[in-house]
Amino acid sequence: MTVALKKMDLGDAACRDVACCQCAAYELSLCRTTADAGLSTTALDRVVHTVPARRIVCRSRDLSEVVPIVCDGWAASTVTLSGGGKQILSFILPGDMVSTALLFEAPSQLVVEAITDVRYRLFNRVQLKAAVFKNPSVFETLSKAWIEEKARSDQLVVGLGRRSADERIAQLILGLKDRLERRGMVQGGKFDFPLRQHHIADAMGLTPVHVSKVLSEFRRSGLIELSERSLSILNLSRLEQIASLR
Amino acid sequence: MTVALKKMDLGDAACRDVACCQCAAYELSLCRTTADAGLSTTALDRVVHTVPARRIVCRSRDLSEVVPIVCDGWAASTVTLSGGGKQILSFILPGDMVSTALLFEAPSQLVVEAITDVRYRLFNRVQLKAAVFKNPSVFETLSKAWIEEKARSDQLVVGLGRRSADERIAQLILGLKDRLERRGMVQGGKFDFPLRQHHIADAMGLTPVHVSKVLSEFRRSGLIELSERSLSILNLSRLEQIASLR
DNA sequence: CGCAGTTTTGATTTCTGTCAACGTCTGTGG
DNA sequence: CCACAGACGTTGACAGAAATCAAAACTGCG
Repeated sequence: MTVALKKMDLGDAACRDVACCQCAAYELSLCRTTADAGLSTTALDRVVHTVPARRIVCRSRDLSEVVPIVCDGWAASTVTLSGGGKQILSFILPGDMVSTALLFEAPSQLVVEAITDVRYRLFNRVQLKAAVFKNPSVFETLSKAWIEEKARSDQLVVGLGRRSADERIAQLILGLKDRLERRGMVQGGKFDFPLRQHHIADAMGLTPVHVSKVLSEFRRSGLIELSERSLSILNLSRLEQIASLR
Repeated sequence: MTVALKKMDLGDAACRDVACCQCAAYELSLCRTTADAGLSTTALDRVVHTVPARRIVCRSRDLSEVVPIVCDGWAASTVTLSGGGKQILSFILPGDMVSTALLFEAPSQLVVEAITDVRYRLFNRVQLKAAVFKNPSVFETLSKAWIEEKARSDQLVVGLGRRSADERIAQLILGLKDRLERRGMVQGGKFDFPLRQHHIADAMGLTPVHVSKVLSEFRRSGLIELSERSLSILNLSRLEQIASLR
């Protein structure tokens, strides 16, 4: 159970609003800003949906009229190849929209999978889009999210194209730490880390077997401690060195 | 010299306008739409800049106030690693903006390199942004470009993460053919192909040596013909099969 | 011509994938 | 409470794809 959730143990209705606004505030602020724009009175976005870990949150075809934003939990947007291979395009943390591009068009081949139990809200796309176009602050917020999404995606490309397994995994860990830090979900280099090794593998273009070997090596050399779905960075500078070395 | 250029052998001023509007029309239409929005009277965007092949078009720090759009020629947006490695994030074809995200913020580490001689225009970012926000049709145009950019980027991630060298290269060829086709720059499966093997390598996360081997294999099996910077697809269905197989 | 940037080719190495076995943990149901 | 199944993680032997190293031929161009 994440830090964000603990803060939100209030009444039910309040909880939902706080959940939404608080998470969103970390990165996107879309809920709050849409609320300002008078949109949060719709039936759609008042409902918090839940999906248990390892199940599918939504597929591209569900996204023709609706945009999901995760309130709590981790998810991954994935593409599955005909041959059984899978690639994770991005991890979705609390407050994240699956992809800013969703505002305009449902992507062709995309499945969002829950990593932990996930709570999310659905927003009406047409309304959200209208709000973006009408309200400069929403527009600004959205474009920020877009830029960050783009930057992460570019970094992933560089990682997959030009970096070794060690470097990729070190970068992934540091990248997630960064994003969680901005949400206040890291304390003293330690944070919830619900990813299975196959998630890491699917995100970094590796096999679970090899991920296991790299993580073991990281542990053996005292870089990280990872157990019970919780990760501590023991030697930050060394890890950063590995992540960007070369 | 590209097909698009041939169409444009008119007077100088006319040429520039046609160049801009025509190229942009293929994918972005930004020139035309900004013209509609009364923006093309600025000093900035009347000038067509040129850069010879293999030289740098611009770096991220040049992009704080200005957004380049390529009128003619091929370029690549690249990231260079500390260790000398290089990754091409995308190829920029005539009519393309370097990246739609440029409208909002200059990326941190980015260099745009000319592959062929390149002609481009600079647009004032603030004005362009204002136009986007004010004019629904510009907005629509931009979001289309953004979605396509995102889709290509996602596909690249999948390719780098989960596909073999053959598959990647086949996909690259087909993807470029697609984009050129929409610009009317393909005739009977044949088109200008100014990429050096090291460009392919840097885009697909491979070494030039290995690219050479794969291309040789493609030629040997009668899939493509590639010489004098011109590529013919001889066996389209087979190539498509390789590109998406697995 | 000569030179710098390409492309090709072959030998060898390195990284990562594949296969397989085994151990752990968790939850489920008898 | 125990047996069991399924997901997950670890480890080792081996294979294969692509990188690296090196040398040589080709290309275009000043």
